[in-house]
Amino acid sequence: MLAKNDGKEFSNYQFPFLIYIYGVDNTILQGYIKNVSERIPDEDLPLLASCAKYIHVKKGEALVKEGELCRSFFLVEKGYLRTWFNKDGVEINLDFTFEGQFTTSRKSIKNHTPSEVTIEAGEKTSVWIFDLDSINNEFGAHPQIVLFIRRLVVHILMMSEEHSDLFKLYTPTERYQYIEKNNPALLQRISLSQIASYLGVTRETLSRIRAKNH
Amino acid sequence: MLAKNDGKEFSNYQFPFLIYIYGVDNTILQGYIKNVSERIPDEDLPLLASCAKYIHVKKGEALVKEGELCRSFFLVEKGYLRTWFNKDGVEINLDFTFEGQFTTSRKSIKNHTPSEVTIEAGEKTSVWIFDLDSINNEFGAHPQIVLFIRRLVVHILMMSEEHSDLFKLYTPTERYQYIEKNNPALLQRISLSQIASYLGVTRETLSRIRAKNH
DNA sequence: ACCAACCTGTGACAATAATCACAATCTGTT
DNA sequence: AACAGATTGTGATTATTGTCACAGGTTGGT
Repeated sequence: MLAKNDGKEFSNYQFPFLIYIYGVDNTILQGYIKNVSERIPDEDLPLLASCAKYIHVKKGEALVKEGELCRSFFLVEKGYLRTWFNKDGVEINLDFTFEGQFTTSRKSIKNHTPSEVTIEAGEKTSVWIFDLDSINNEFGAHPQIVLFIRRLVVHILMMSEEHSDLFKLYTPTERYQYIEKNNPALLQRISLSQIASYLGVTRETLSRIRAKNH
Repeated sequence: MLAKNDGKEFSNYQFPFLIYIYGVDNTILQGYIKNVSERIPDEDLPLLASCAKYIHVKKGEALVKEGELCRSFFLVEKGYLRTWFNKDGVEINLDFTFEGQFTTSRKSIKNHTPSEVTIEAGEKTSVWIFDLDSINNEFGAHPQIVLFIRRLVVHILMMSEEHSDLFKLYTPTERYQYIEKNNPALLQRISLSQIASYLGVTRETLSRIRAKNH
């Protein structure tokens, strides 16, 4: 049975490290859902919010592991998630997901293939999980939910394009300046070493870029 | 009025260089549409195919220009389309779209903003155009079409992710080898100079990568 | 066949980034 | 306050890529 987020039911969700929160403020969640698309009618928001399960994840614990199938979308309520790829034993950061943002293992969820990436908590993190299988079981008949999931996929893919363009069009220094301007919170919350691979440079190079930028 | 592709009607589509073809073989088009998603029912294919207008584009002519709004999806029947970004006066190739593949200006069509990219024919090219405004006017009531367009957006975005990953994870040499293995047709049909910016290197560097690879 | 325009290969050199090594600084705990 | 462990800054050196210049080859049109 799926938690209804009304404080009256438990979830039997499989992760071993879940901590269930009662009476969480749902209006914030509904606002985050609304951000996915202006075109979601306000009257659908309570139903969509009820699809999500709220969990706590400790720093370093994974929501998706490399090689495992991913069937969920994750919405960060507090803290942040770090998505990384294992290249020859080295972790390459592909994404940081902060409060109010959605993420998932895009290829895994689309193609039903093992995830190539790991998604883990970068600090103590609270997450809303939209699990496709649970939703299908419980809410399969609701067209609003099916439509929301489609919009969510497009939303997440468009967001990730933004970061991709950085690599195709800009030099490492220009990438840093772009983040400085458009996502300064990232620079404040993530360590230089972690940001380096996210920008496609070594930590030494990023340190020097930062030094030249005053 | 929209051409019905049955050879009985003309389109008044606005591009000045259109050549209308009558009695084009629709089964190939339907096959391309089916490639977007296995889940499209076969009985919907004739309707979806009827949304498309068939045009010819001469080499170098643009279907989407930087600064213009893009409201269409393009499916290449023959030839290829080249999508490029103007960086400080230099053309950076972002995408090559070959027979059976779809493309569009993703950000423009999603956000209703001027296109940042230009999409033009790399050689004499035949294209099926799915124009959103025409489709809305003529077929707005058909839920199969609305669903197809959503699937098409996801399909195109997922394809473009493939190319983005090249930049985030691999060196220029590794990118070349990836293309060699996974898209050898591209290397045969596109000139070295054009491929260079697509791989994020200068033409001299790509020439040397190719030389070392035998 | 000829020519002009374009494309490709390659050398010399400059600029940029990676690698290695280590010092300095920061952080959290006791 | 003192310490250990992690993070960051920086110099020296190497490797990679870009820039500039030009030679040779290819292509398409008359």
